[in-house]
Amino acid sequence: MSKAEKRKRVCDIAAKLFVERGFEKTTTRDIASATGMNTSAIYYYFDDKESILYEILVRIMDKSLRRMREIAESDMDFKDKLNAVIKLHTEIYGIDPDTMELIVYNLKSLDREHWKEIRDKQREYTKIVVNILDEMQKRGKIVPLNTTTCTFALFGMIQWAHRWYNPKGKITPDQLCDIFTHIFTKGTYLEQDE
Amino acid sequence: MSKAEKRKRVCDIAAKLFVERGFEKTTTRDIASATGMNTSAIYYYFDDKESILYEILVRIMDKSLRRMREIAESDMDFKDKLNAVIKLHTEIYGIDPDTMELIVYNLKSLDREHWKEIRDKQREYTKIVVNILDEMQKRGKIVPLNTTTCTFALFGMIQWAHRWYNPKGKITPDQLCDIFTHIFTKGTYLEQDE
Amino acid sequence: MSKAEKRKRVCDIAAKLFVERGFEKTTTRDIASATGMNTSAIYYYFDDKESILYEILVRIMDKSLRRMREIAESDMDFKDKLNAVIKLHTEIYGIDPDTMELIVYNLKSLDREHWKEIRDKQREYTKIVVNILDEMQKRGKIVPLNTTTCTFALFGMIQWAHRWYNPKGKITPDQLCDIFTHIFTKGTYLEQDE
Amino acid sequence: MSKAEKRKRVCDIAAKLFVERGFEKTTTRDIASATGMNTSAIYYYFDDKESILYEILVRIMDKSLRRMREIAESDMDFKDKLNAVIKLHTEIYGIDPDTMELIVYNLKSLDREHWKEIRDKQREYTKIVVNILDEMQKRGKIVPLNTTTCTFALFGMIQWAHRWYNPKGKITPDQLCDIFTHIFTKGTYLEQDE
DNA sequence: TATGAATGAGGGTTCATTCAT
DNA sequence: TATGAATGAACCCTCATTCAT
Repeated sequence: MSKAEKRKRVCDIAAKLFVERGFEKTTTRDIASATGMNTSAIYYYFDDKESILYEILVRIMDKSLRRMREIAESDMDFKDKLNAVIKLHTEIYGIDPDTMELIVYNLKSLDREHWKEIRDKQREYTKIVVNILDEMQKRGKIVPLNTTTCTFALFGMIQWAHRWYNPKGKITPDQLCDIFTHIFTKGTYLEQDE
Repeated sequence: MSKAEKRKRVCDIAAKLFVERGFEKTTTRDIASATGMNTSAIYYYFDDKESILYEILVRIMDKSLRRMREIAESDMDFKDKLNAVIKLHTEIYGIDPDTMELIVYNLKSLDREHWKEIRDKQREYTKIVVNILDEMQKRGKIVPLNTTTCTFALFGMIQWAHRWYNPKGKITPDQLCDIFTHIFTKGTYLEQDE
Repeated sequence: MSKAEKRKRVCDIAAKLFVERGFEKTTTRDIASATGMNTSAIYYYFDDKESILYEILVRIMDKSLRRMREIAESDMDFKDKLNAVIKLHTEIYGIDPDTMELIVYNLKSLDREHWKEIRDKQREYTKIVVNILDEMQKRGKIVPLNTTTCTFALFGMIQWAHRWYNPKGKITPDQLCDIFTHIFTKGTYLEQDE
Repeated sequence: MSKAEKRKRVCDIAAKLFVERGFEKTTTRDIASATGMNTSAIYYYFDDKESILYEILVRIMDKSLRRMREIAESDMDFKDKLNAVIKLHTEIYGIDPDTMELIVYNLKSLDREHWKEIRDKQREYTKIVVNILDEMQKRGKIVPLNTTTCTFALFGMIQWAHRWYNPKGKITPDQLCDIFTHIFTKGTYLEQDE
């Protein structure tokens, strides 16, 4: 197994532990024993415990960003782009509880520099969505509300699912996505005339 | 200062620290020195560090529940109740970052029993909103989407603000509340006819 | 309740706790709460925790000594005195496990000075028995073995009962005493002729 | 030095401290500094402080049991076996004060499970002697007293020596053993005819 | 006579990390 | 590339004791 593969493996296993217990309560021994490695071996692959978390978060953000950029750069029309954005965010941050746990609850355990890097990636991720809403607003497709606020409202609505949504329950992931789309685009009121 | 007042004071100061660093990274010495007490004096007022967190969370949930119950039991019509719910949740969990940090990020640091107690209060809080939406649905006021999902969507949308919203920025708390209300009730799309 | 009575009461209750958990593991709070007193109130009656133990041990030794002196000063013949000694030691140190626990297992928790006082009382207690054996030896009643050794052998034999003897078992206290007497005086062998 | 040897060394040094001050008053820092180790290094070799005590007591009991079994399984006649028992117990528990201190005064500091294990070994040790006395009794060699009581009487008589006997005094270990043997088998009285 | 409040010293233990091999 | 051994700093918590009232 190459060094890169081994790092990946450690990250995957550590991620599980961080989700279960949180970064602070997960010890390097925990990680080592879960990977079957010697505790010191961890330090051959990583500088320290924090850098494992950092690598996990970089992977998450890089993947999120890549897929978000794909949407932005596609030739879909804006409505489809927005639908795709909702679908993507639901898939990555709403349905999979681990990803959200990792990126949200452990962020403050990062070193200053690492924290900034991740934050910048998150900002870029957000900006792409804001831009889409801006374009739609310019075209008169959506209400003239502050688009950054709308974007965060959308993200919040979706990603909170990681705490309550059960993929094996009566609402399928697709239905969940539809509900979010409905609420965000059309709201819940029936009588719009009032 | 009475014993109860002293406990309250310790809770307030500890809460600030828990928000800044998280429960796990806050030491009893931190709390003691921030309150100007001797470390062991903390143990005169509390059983252990966890019970400080517990008391903080109980206060938060009791206050949230009390205010939510007031709304439910008021003689407002349902639309006003929903507006009041959004206003309340925005005020407690959206605008004040500390409250949300405390209740969401530190929950798993509670003892099993304490955790259950807090979770039950959260469930009751949620149920009140679900009930309001159920009534509205029964009266044909809102779309026939799963009301529990709608409630969590609403909560998520609002409370995520604790991570991005700056009360001193260009959007006032009232405007923020209005935006959430608009999105949740009417959505962001302009052309509903399409 | 007079101060002396209160002290006595604290001693009695503390003694129970010292037996159960040992002096070191018994806290002043334990003692206070078992007596229904405030922890600081203990310090009105005693200088410190150690002085409670000291008072308990003084009471034990004074009672032991008084009764041992009564035997020595009585007008019984020596065989009867020896029998009385065995009976007394069995009663105080063999059958009642608490007394032995207190005096043997906690002795090293005493302050230097207190320890010496108690040790001196124990020496006097022992000396009385050695004297009786010396007299018997002089009169040709017992074998010419070192009488101090015999005394300690007797004490050890008897007092070890505190760890294994159950007064509610099939051997009555009187029978226990008889067995000790038999072994110490006549031994266990049947064929003395060999 | 191997890990096993290091453990042994820590046990030996800790044993001395436990004898001097008792288990409760001996700190892990005491043990560390007496061994020249860092306090946390102790925890590389042992789970906790209690497990050091446990290992010490296991060593004592295993050695005692092994030697006692050798006697039981030898082809000596019963009188010689009894003599050997007295000699063994005197050597291990009478003359060496440390062994007795450790096994008797610190037993209640063990965890429940560990305590049971040690107690079981002690019971087996005792049972071997009881069996020997039973056999002798069956053969009409000793008086028809309860053999368990006789065994404990013998043990108590011998092991109490750890508190008063000085091997450098005027009574040699061999003489001590002879006195115990004499008392236990023939008693101290000269006129058996009375 | 009694207590509520507080404290200082220390206790067992943990843990990220290092380093010689 | 990997590990056994070790460490230093800290952590949570306890406890005998004090003291103003």
